[in-house]
Amino acid sequence: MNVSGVDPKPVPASSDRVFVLDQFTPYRIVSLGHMFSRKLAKAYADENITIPEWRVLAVVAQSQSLAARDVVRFTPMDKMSVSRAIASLEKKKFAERAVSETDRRVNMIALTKEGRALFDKIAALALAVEDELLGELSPQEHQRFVATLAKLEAAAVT
Amino acid sequence: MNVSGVDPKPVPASSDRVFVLDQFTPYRIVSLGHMFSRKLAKAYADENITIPEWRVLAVVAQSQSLAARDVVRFTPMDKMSVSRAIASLEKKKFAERAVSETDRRVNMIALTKEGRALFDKIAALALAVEDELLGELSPQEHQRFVATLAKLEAAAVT
DNA sequence: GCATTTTAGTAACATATGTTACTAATCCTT
DNA sequence: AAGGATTAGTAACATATGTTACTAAAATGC
Repeated sequence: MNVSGVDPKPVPASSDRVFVLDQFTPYRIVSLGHMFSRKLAKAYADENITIPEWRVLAVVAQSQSLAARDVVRFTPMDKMSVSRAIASLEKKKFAERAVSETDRRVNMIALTKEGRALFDKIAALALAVEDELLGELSPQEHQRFVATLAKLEAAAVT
Repeated sequence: MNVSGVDPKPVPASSDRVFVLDQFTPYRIVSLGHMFSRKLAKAYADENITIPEWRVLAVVAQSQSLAARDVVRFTPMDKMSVSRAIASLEKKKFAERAVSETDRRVNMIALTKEGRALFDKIAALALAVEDELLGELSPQEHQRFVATLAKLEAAAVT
Protein backbone atom coordinates (compact mmCIF):
# COMPACT_ATOMS: atom_id res chain seq x y z
CA MET A 1 0.00 0.00 0.00
CA ASN A 2 1.40 3.33 -0.98
CA VAL A 3 1.17 6.72 0.66
CA SER A 4 -1.88 7.78 -1.23
CA GLY A 5 -3.84 4.90 0.22
CA VAL A 6 -4.78 3.36 -3.08
CA ASP A 7 -3.25 0.60 -5.12
CA PRO A 8 -3.46 0.91 -8.89
CA LYS A 9 -6.49 -0.90 -10.20
CA PRO A 10 -7.15 -2.15 -13.71
CA VAL A 11 -9.68 -0.06 -15.53
CA PRO A 12 -11.71 -1.29 -18.50
CA ALA A 13 -10.52 0.23 -21.76
CA SER A 14 -12.81 0.77 -24.69
CA SER A 15 -13.27 -2.93 -25.39
CA ASP A 16 -13.37 -6.04 -23.26
CA ARG A 17 -9.62 -5.92 -22.84
CA VAL A 18 -8.03 -4.08 -20.00
CA PHE A 19 -5.08 -1.78 -20.12
CA VAL A 20 -2.64 -2.15 -17.25
CA LEU A 21 0.56 -0.28 -17.79
CA ASP A 22 2.93 -2.73 -16.23
CA GLN A 23 1.44 -5.63 -18.07
CA PHE A 24 1.77 -3.82 -21.33
CA THR A 25 4.66 -5.54 -23.02
CA PRO A 26 5.81 -2.75 -25.35
CA TYR A 27 6.01 -0.43 -22.38
CA ARG A 28 8.02 -2.97 -20.42
CA ILE A 29 10.49 -3.27 -23.24
CA VAL A 30 10.83 0.49 -23.43
CA SER A 31 11.38 0.67 -19.68
CA LEU A 32 13.91 -2.13 -19.72
CA GLY A 33 15.71 -0.35 -22.52
CA HIS A 34 15.94 2.76 -20.35
CA MET A 35 17.27 0.77 -17.44
CA PHE A 36 19.90 -0.86 -19.61
CA SER A 37 20.85 2.48 -21.11
CA ARG A 38 21.44 3.91 -17.71
CA LYS A 39 23.42 0.87 -16.56
CA LEU A 40 25.66 1.07 -19.58
CA ALA A 41 26.08 4.82 -19.32
CA LYS A 42 27.08 4.38 -15.71
CA ALA A 43 29.62 1.72 -16.59
CA TYR A 44 31.52 4.09 -18.81
CA ALA A 45 30.69 7.31 -17.01
CA ASP A 46 34.37 7.86 -16.28
CA GLU A 47 35.37 7.57 -19.91
CA ASN A 48 34.52 11.02 -21.19
CA ILE A 49 32.09 9.76 -23.78
CA THR A 50 28.34 10.08 -24.30
CA ILE A 51 25.88 7.49 -25.52
CA PRO A 52 25.62 8.80 -29.09
CA GLU A 53 29.40 9.06 -29.24
CA TRP A 54 29.75 5.51 -28.02
CA ARG A 55 27.35 4.30 -30.68
CA VAL A 56 29.38 5.92 -33.41
CA LEU A 57 32.60 4.61 -31.91
CA ALA A 58 31.23 1.08 -31.78
CA VAL A 59 30.00 1.11 -35.35
CA VAL A 60 33.11 2.68 -36.82
CA ALA A 61 35.33 0.31 -34.84
CA GLN A 62 33.82 -2.55 -36.74
CA SER A 63 35.13 -1.36 -40.06
CA GLN A 64 38.31 0.36 -41.03
CA SER A 65 36.58 3.51 -42.04
CA LEU A 66 32.96 4.28 -42.52
CA ALA A 67 30.81 6.91 -44.18
CA ALA A 68 28.80 9.01 -41.77
CA ARG A 69 25.67 8.11 -43.68
CA ASP A 70 26.30 4.45 -42.94
CA VAL A 71 26.51 5.23 -39.26
CA VAL A 72 22.98 6.51 -39.66
CA ARG A 73 22.01 3.22 -41.30
CA PHE A 74 23.56 1.10 -38.58
CA THR A 75 22.24 2.92 -35.52
CA PRO A 76 18.89 4.24 -34.34
CA MET A 77 20.19 7.78 -34.66
CA ASP A 78 19.16 10.43 -37.15
CA LYS A 79 21.75 12.18 -39.25
CA MET A 80 21.86 15.28 -37.10
CA SER A 81 22.71 13.24 -33.99
CA VAL A 82 25.36 11.38 -35.90
CA SER A 83 26.82 14.61 -37.19
CA ARG A 84 27.03 16.01 -33.69
CA ALA A 85 28.50 12.86 -32.22
CA ILE A 86 31.18 12.72 -34.88
CA ALA A 87 32.04 16.39 -34.41
CA SER A 88 32.43 15.81 -30.73
CA LEU A 89 34.50 12.64 -31.17
CA GLU A 90 36.73 14.60 -33.46
CA LYS A 91 37.15 17.39 -30.96
CA LYS A 92 38.13 14.80 -28.35
CA LYS A 93 40.64 13.27 -30.78
CA PHE A 94 38.91 9.89 -30.83
CA ALA A 95 38.01 10.07 -34.50
CA GLU A 96 39.00 11.80 -37.70
CA ARG A 97 36.96 12.90 -40.65
CA ALA A 98 38.03 12.99 -44.26
CA VAL A 99 36.06 13.87 -47.35
CA SER A 100 35.61 10.84 -49.57
CA GLU A 101 37.65 10.97 -52.74
CA THR A 102 34.98 9.36 -54.83
CA ASP A 103 32.07 11.42 -53.52
CA ARG A 104 32.84 14.74 -52.01
CA ARG A 105 29.52 14.94 -50.21
CA VAL A 106 30.56 12.03 -48.05
CA ASN A 107 32.58 12.14 -44.85
CA MET A 108 34.61 9.08 -44.07
CA ILE A 109 35.13 8.47 -40.37
CA ALA A 110 38.07 6.62 -38.88
CA LEU A 111 39.15 6.09 -35.31
CA THR A 112 42.40 7.45 -34.02
CA LYS A 113 44.73 5.29 -31.95
CA GLU A 114 43.12 6.77 -28.85
CA GLY A 115 39.66 6.10 -30.23
CA ARG A 116 40.54 2.48 -30.86
CA ALA A 117 41.95 2.12 -27.35
CA LEU A 118 38.83 3.69 -25.89
CA PHE A 119 36.65 1.34 -27.87
CA ASP A 120 38.55 -1.69 -26.60
CA LYS A 121 38.23 -0.50 -23.05
CA ILE A 122 34.54 0.26 -23.22
CA ALA A 123 33.76 -2.90 -25.17
CA ALA A 124 35.21 -4.88 -22.28
CA LEU A 125 33.10 -2.90 -19.81
CA ALA A 126 30.01 -3.42 -21.96
CA LEU A 127 30.56 -7.16 -22.09
CA ALA A 128 30.90 -7.21 -18.32
CA VAL A 129 27.61 -5.36 -17.97
CA GLU A 130 26.01 -7.81 -20.35
CA ASP A 131 27.19 -10.66 -18.16
CA GLU A 132 25.76 -8.94 -15.14
CA LEU A 133 22.41 -8.33 -16.79
CA LEU A 134 21.99 -11.56 -18.71
CA GLY A 135 24.07 -13.85 -16.55
CA GLU A 136 21.06 -15.40 -14.90
CA LEU A 137 19.65 -16.69 -18.16
CA SER A 138 20.43 -20.20 -19.29
CA PRO A 139 21.96 -20.46 -22.75
CA GLN A 140 18.68 -21.80 -24.04
CA GLU A 141 16.66 -19.03 -22.45
CA HIS A 142 19.00 -16.44 -23.84
CA GLN A 143 18.89 -17.97 -27.27
CA ARG A 144 15.10 -18.04 -27.24
CA PHE A 145 14.93 -14.50 -26.00
CA VAL A 146 17.18 -13.25 -28.76
CA ALA A 147 15.18 -15.12 -31.37
CA THR A 148 12.00 -13.43 -30.19
CA LEU A 149 13.82 -10.11 -30.13
CA ALA A 150 14.62 -10.56 -33.80
CA LYS A 151 10.96 -11.14 -34.59
CA LEU A 152 9.98 -8.03 -32.69
CA GLU A 153 12.60 -5.96 -34.47
CA ALA A 154 11.20 -7.15 -37.76
CA ALA A 155 7.67 -6.28 -36.68
CA ALA A 156 8.76 -2.85 -35.53
CA VAL A 157 10.35 -1.80 -38.80
CA THR A 158 7.29 -2.68 -40.86
CA MET B 1 27.77 -4.23 -49.39
CA ASN B 2 27.18 -0.65 -48.47
CA VAL B 3 28.16 2.57 -50.15
CA SER B 4 31.43 2.94 -48.32
CA GLY B 5 32.65 -0.33 -49.76
CA VAL B 6 33.20 -2.04 -46.44
CA ASP B 7 31.02 -4.32 -44.42
CA PRO B 8 31.29 -4.09 -40.65
CA LYS B 9 33.74 -6.65 -39.37
CA PRO B 10 34.04 -8.00 -35.86
CA VAL B 11 37.06 -6.68 -34.08
CA PRO B 12 38.71 -8.41 -31.11
CA ALA B 13 37.96 -6.62 -27.85
CA SER B 14 40.31 -6.71 -24.93
CA SER B 15 39.77 -10.40 -24.21
CA ASP B 16 39.01 -13.42 -26.32
CA ARG B 17 35.44 -12.29 -26.74
CA VAL B 18 34.41 -10.09 -29.56
CA PHE B 19 32.19 -7.07 -29.42
CA VAL B 20 29.75 -6.71 -32.28
CA LEU B 21 27.20 -4.02 -31.74
CA ASP B 22 24.22 -5.69 -33.29
CA GLN B 23 24.85 -8.92 -31.47
CA PHE B 24 25.06 -7.12 -28.18
CA THR B 25 21.79 -7.96 -26.50
CA PRO B 26 21.47 -4.97 -24.15
CA TYR B 27 21.91 -2.68 -27.11
CA ARG B 28 19.29 -4.54 -29.08
CA ILE B 29 16.82 -4.17 -26.26
CA VAL B 30 17.53 -0.46 -26.05
CA SER B 31 17.05 -0.10 -29.81
CA LEU B 32 13.86 -2.08 -29.77
CA GLY B 33 12.63 0.11 -26.96
CA HIS B 34 13.25 3.17 -29.11
CA MET B 35 11.44 1.64 -32.03
CA PHE B 36 8.46 0.81 -29.87
CA SER B 37 8.46 4.26 -28.35
CA ARG B 38 8.30 5.83 -31.76
CA LYS B 39 5.58 3.45 -32.93
CA LEU B 40 3.46 4.24 -29.92
CA ALA B 41 4.09 7.97 -30.15
CA LYS B 42 3.05 7.85 -33.77
CA ALA B 43 -0.14 5.99 -32.92
CA TYR B 44 -1.32 8.80 -30.70
CA ALA B 45 0.39 11.66 -32.48
CA ASP B 46 -2.98 13.23 -33.22
CA GLU B 47 -4.02 13.23 -29.61
CA ASN B 48 -2.24 16.30 -28.31
CA ILE B 49 -0.27 14.40 -25.70
CA THR B 50 3.42 13.66 -25.17
CA ILE B 51 5.05 10.46 -23.96
CA PRO B 52 5.64 11.64 -20.37
CA GLU B 53 2.09 12.94 -20.25
CA TRP B 54 0.76 9.63 -21.47
CA ARG B 55 2.71 7.79 -18.81
CA VAL B 56 1.20 9.91 -16.10
CA LEU B 57 -2.24 9.55 -17.61
CA ALA B 58 -1.92 5.78 -17.74
CA VAL B 59 -0.75 5.45 -14.17
CA VAL B 60 -3.30 7.83 -12.71
CA ALA B 61 -6.08 6.19 -14.72
CA GLN B 62 -5.45 3.00 -12.82
CA SER B 63 -6.40 4.49 -9.49
CA GLN B 64 -8.98 7.04 -8.56
CA SER B 65 -6.45 9.57 -7.52
CA LEU B 66 -2.75 9.28 -7.00
CA ALA B 67 0.05 11.19 -5.32
CA ALA B 68 2.57 12.67 -7.71
CA ARG B 69 5.32 10.91 -5.81
CA ASP B 70 3.67 7.58 -6.56
CA VAL B 71 3.72 8.39 -10.24
CA VAL B 72 7.48 8.63 -9.81
CA ARG B 73 7.47 5.19 -8.20
CA PHE B 74 5.42 3.60 -10.93
CA THR B 75 7.22 5.01 -13.96
CA PRO B 76 10.79 5.35 -15.13
CA MET B 77 10.55 9.11 -14.79
CA ASP B 78 12.24 11.34 -12.26
CA LYS B 79 10.23 13.72 -10.17
CA MET B 80 11.00 16.75 -12.28
CA SER B 81 9.65 15.06 -15.41
CA VAL B 82 6.57 14.00 -13.54
CA SER B 83 6.07 17.50 -12.22
CA ARG B 84 6.29 18.93 -15.72
CA ALA B 85 4.00 16.32 -17.22
CA ILE B 86 1.37 16.94 -14.58
CA ALA B 87 1.58 20.69 -15.02
CA SER B 88 1.06 20.26 -18.70
CA LEU B 89 -1.82 17.80 -18.31
CA GLU B 90 -3.43 20.30 -16.01
CA LYS B 91 -3.02 23.10 -18.50
CA LYS B 92 -4.66 20.91 -21.13
CA LYS B 93 -7.52 20.13 -18.75
CA PHE B 94 -6.82 16.40 -18.69
CA ALA B 95 -5.92 16.31 -15.01
CA GLU B 96 -6.42 18.21 -11.82
CA ARG B 97 -4.17 18.69 -8.85
CA ALA B 98 -5.21 19.05 -5.24
CA VAL B 99 -3.10 19.33 -2.14
CA SER B 100 -3.53 16.29 0.06
CA GLU B 101 -5.48 16.96 3.22
CA THR B 102 -3.35 14.65 5.32
CA ASP B 103 0.02 15.83 4.04
CA ARG B 104 0.20 19.24 2.54
CA ARG B 105 3.46 18.53 0.77
CA VAL B 106 1.68 16.02 -1.41
CA ASN B 107 -0.22 16.72 -4.61
CA MET B 108 -3.01 14.35 -5.45
CA ILE B 109 -3.64 13.92 -9.14
CA ALA B 110 -6.99 12.98 -10.65
CA LEU B 111 -8.14 12.79 -14.23
CA THR B 112 -10.86 15.02 -15.54
CA LYS B 113 -13.69 13.60 -17.63
CA GLU B 114 -11.70 14.59 -20.71
CA GLY B 115 -8.58 12.96 -19.32
CA ARG B 116 -10.45 9.74 -18.72
CA ALA B 117 -11.88 9.79 -22.22
CA LEU B 118 -8.45 10.42 -23.66
CA PHE B 119 -7.02 7.54 -21.67
CA ASP B 120 -9.69 5.18 -22.96
CA LYS B 121 -9.04 6.25 -26.51
CA ILE B 122 -5.26 5.94 -26.33
CA ALA B 123 -5.42 2.68 -24.40
CA ALA B 124 -7.34 1.20 -27.27
CA LEU B 125 -4.76 2.49 -29.73
CA ALA B 126 -1.96 1.13 -27.58
CA LEU B 127 -3.51 -2.30 -27.45
CA ALA B 128 -3.85 -2.25 -31.21
CA VAL B 129 -0.18 -1.39 -31.56
CA GLU B 130 0.67 -4.19 -29.18
CA ASP B 131 -1.23 -6.59 -31.38
CA GLU B 132 0.61 -5.34 -34.39
CA LEU B 133 3.99 -5.69 -32.73
CA LEU B 134 3.49 -8.91 -30.83
CA GLY B 135 0.87 -10.51 -32.99
CA GLU B 136 3.33 -12.83 -34.65
CA LEU B 137 4.31 -14.48 -31.38
CA SER B 138 2.60 -17.64 -30.28
CA PRO B 139 1.04 -17.50 -26.82
CA GLN B 140 3.84 -19.69 -25.54
CA GLU B 141 6.54 -17.59 -27.10
CA HIS B 142 4.99 -14.45 -25.71
CA GLN B 143 4.67 -15.98 -22.30
CA ARG B 144 8.31 -17.10 -22.30
CA PHE B 145 9.45 -13.74 -23.53
CA VAL B 146 7.62 -11.92 -20.77
CA ALA B 147 9.03 -14.28 -18.18
CA THR B 148 12.55 -13.54 -19.34
CA LEU B 149 11.72 -9.86 -19.40
CA ALA B 150 10.83 -10.08 -15.73
CA LYS B 151 14.19 -11.66 -14.94
CA LEU B 152 16.00 -8.94 -16.82
CA GLU B 153 14.05 -6.23 -15.03
CA ALA B 154 15.06 -7.77 -11.76
CA ALA B 155 18.70 -7.92 -12.83
CA ALA B 156 18.60 -4.31 -13.96
CA VAL B 157 17.37 -2.88 -10.69
CA THR B 158 20.05 -4.57 -8.65
C1' DG C 1 24.83 18.60 -71.50
C1' DC C 2 21.62 21.24 -68.95
C1' DA C 3 17.84 21.54 -65.59
C1' DT C 4 15.67 18.91 -61.98
C1' DT C 5 15.79 15.91 -58.23
C1' DT C 6 18.07 13.47 -54.75
C1' DT C 7 21.60 12.93 -51.29
C1' DA C 8 25.07 14.04 -47.37
C1' DG C 9 25.89 16.91 -44.07
C1' DT C 10 25.32 21.03 -41.05
C1' DA C 11 23.57 25.57 -39.06
C1' DA C 12 20.17 27.74 -36.50
C1' DC C 13 16.35 27.62 -34.02
C1' DA C 14 12.88 25.61 -30.85
C1' DT C 15 11.77 22.29 -27.49
C1' DA C 16 12.76 18.82 -24.11
C1' DT C 17 15.42 16.82 -20.60
C1' DG C 18 18.67 16.45 -16.86
C1' DT C 19 20.82 18.81 -12.70
C1' DT C 20 21.30 21.60 -8.80
C1' DA C 21 19.59 23.93 -5.42
C1' DC C 22 15.81 25.78 -3.08
C1' DT C 23 11.14 26.14 -0.28
C1' DA C 24 7.79 24.29 2.47
C1' DA C 25 5.93 20.66 5.12
C1' DT C 26 6.46 16.60 7.90
C1' DC C 27 9.08 13.20 10.46
C1' DC C 28 12.27 11.76 13.86
C1' DT C 29 15.15 11.98 17.96
C1' DT C 30 15.80 13.17 22.33
C1' DA D 1 8.32 20.41 21.91
C1' DA D 2 12.65 22.03 19.58
C1' DG D 3 16.33 20.84 16.46
C1' DG D 4 17.93 18.70 12.74
C1' DA D 5 16.94 15.33 9.06
C1' DT D 6 13.85 13.81 5.34
C1' DT D 7 10.46 14.30 1.88
C1' DA D 8 7.48 16.40 -2.04
C1' DG D 9 7.57 19.41 -5.32
C1' DT D 10 9.35 23.19 -8.28
C1' DA D 11 12.38 27.06 -10.21
C1' DA D 12 16.26 28.16 -12.73
C1' DC D 13 19.88 26.95 -15.18
C1' DA D 14 22.65 24.05 -18.37
C1' DT D 15 22.76 20.61 -21.80
C1' DA D 16 20.81 17.63 -25.22
C1' DT D 17 17.68 16.54 -28.74
C1' DG D 18 14.45 17.18 -32.48
C1' DT D 19 13.08 20.11 -36.57
C1' DT D 20 13.42 22.97 -40.43
C1' DA D 21 15.70 24.77 -43.79
C1' DC D 22 19.86 25.46 -46.13
C1' DT D 23 24.43 24.42 -48.98
C1' DA D 24 27.05 21.73 -51.80
C1' DA D 25 27.72 17.74 -54.50
C1' DA D 26 26.07 13.99 -57.36
C1' DA D 27 22.61 11.40 -59.87
C1' DT D 28 18.76 11.45 -63.03
C1' DG D 29 16.21 12.33 -67.03
C1' DC D 30 15.01 14.74 -70.86
